[in-house]
Amino acid sequence: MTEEEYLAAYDPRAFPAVAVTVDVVALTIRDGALHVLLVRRGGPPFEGAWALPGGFVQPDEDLRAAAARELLEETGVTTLGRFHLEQLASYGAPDRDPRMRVVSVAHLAFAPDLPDPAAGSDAREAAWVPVDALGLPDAAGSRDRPVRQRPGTSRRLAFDHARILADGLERARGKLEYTPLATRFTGPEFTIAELRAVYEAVWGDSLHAGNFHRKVLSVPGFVESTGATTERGGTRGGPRSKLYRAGDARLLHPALLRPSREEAVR
Amino acid sequence: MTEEEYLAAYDPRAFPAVAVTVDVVALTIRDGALHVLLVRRGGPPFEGAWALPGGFVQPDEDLRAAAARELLEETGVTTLGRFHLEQLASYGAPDRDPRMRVVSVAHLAFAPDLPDPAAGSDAREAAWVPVDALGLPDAAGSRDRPVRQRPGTSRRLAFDHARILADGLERARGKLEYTPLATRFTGPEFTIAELRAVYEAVWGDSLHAGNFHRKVLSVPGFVESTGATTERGGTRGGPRSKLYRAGDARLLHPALLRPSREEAVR
DNA sequence: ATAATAGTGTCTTTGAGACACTATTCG
DNA sequence: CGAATAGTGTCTCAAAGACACTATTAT
Repeated sequence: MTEEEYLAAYDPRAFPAVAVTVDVVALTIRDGALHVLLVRRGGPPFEGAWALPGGFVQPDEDLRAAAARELLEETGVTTLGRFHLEQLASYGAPDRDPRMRVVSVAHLAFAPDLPDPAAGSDAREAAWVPVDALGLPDAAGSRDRPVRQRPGTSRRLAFDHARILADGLERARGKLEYTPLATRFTGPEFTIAELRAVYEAVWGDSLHAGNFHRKVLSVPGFVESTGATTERGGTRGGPRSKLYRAGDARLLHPALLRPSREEAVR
Repeated sequence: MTEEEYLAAYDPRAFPAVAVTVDVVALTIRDGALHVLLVRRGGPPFEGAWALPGGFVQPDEDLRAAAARELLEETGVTTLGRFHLEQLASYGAPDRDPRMRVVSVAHLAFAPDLPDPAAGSDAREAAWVPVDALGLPDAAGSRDRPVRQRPGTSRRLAFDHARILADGLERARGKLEYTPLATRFTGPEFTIAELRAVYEAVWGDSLHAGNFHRKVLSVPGFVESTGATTERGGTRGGPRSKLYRAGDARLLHPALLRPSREEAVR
């Protein structure tokens, strides 16, 4: 690339047509299982397949704003509220979209448990789908639970969205280790057991309740007590739990490390 | 309409004109100090300012391939060899380039100590510049050392490259904690002291030589002995060091954590 | 000789995890 | 009552870091 070519940039049409989109890996926890927000494709390519919500970045629209717009549109929520939204990575293999060159800037979102998205005006069907039902390669969470496929659900995600989802899951697992973002999956007040359920759903591993409890309370700024307790004990018995809200820590120190990842080291 | 008909009828120009570029934060260690590869801009905007090497993604070119091409062009090296190259993040603020909408997919590279880049055929001046000389906000490495500004060097990087560089530095600091990538800054064989110098340059902190030594050898797969030793001791005395090469670990377990980041937690 | 460095030994403190145990609440 | 759960106590082991020390080499 010579300087002259670079200066020719004044003419936007001098460059190969590239479309820039955002895609969102939005995760939530339902009934103790990790779910991802998907939309059913209404036209080719990959007609009828599930895909991550996403779309073109509009002129004068920031990448994050575009991702937030897509996320809110498909969830039917009006503001980001307690959502967590961060950039994940960009995907630009030349053949990833058969129509044209598309570079997608993927984002990762954590959402509290939400009602099912209403079928929007854009006629796109959106749904929270259990991650385990998608049969991802290397999905750590799919070891224990049996994979239940929803009727009419093709397991193959459109485009390279299976890879994007896998990358998002891995990022999410890591983020829970050293940030307090697990609290973004819960309501504003939560019990330690609810927080533990978040970790177990995302990591796909069961954790020792007692040690987890002590560990969470020992990390400065992770959670702070509200002073209140739940109205009732658990559905199968047990004392009422104390309630907590997110503290002011942005990083967990020391971190909550996932159980033995020895096998992932080499 | 069949899939083929649909694709044939598809008009790529229906989308807003966006240019996609790659920029590279290439880091190396020279004389114990962290350096970044920069190019001097030869025309407006930001004429005469330093910028990260980068350029447009070519048709049918993968994002990583584009970043590798830019990296090799400006370093004057022919193959990636022992370079480390990973995607960093994408930057797409609507006004980040005054000419048009540009989304840049930034990459992060670690390089061993290389000769100065020859002024290439493209007449762009490229140089390894000490990171401390750039006066970045929140540059952890700039606390101890005095900032020496090179003659004729504007400290302000072009576009949003200061932010990209800052993000790259933070990523690099974190990567050294839990991956063996520090070895990518050295030659194929290195001493523990050389490895420690890498950590000290990137983290901008001095480490305890004895504890570092024991820690590195205790992490499985981080380094493996070559059996050889250096020909001479250090320039100011001391015994000869044993030589090591990179081991087969992809993650360090347990990790080498940076000294007390308590202040960064809230 | 002096100073600097490579590498090792040892002690203290922190934290992770296993296990046990009590108190509370639901069915 | 019996089972499940919240929360705490305690013990063991791994690891981080401070400090000390020896051996080796350059000047």
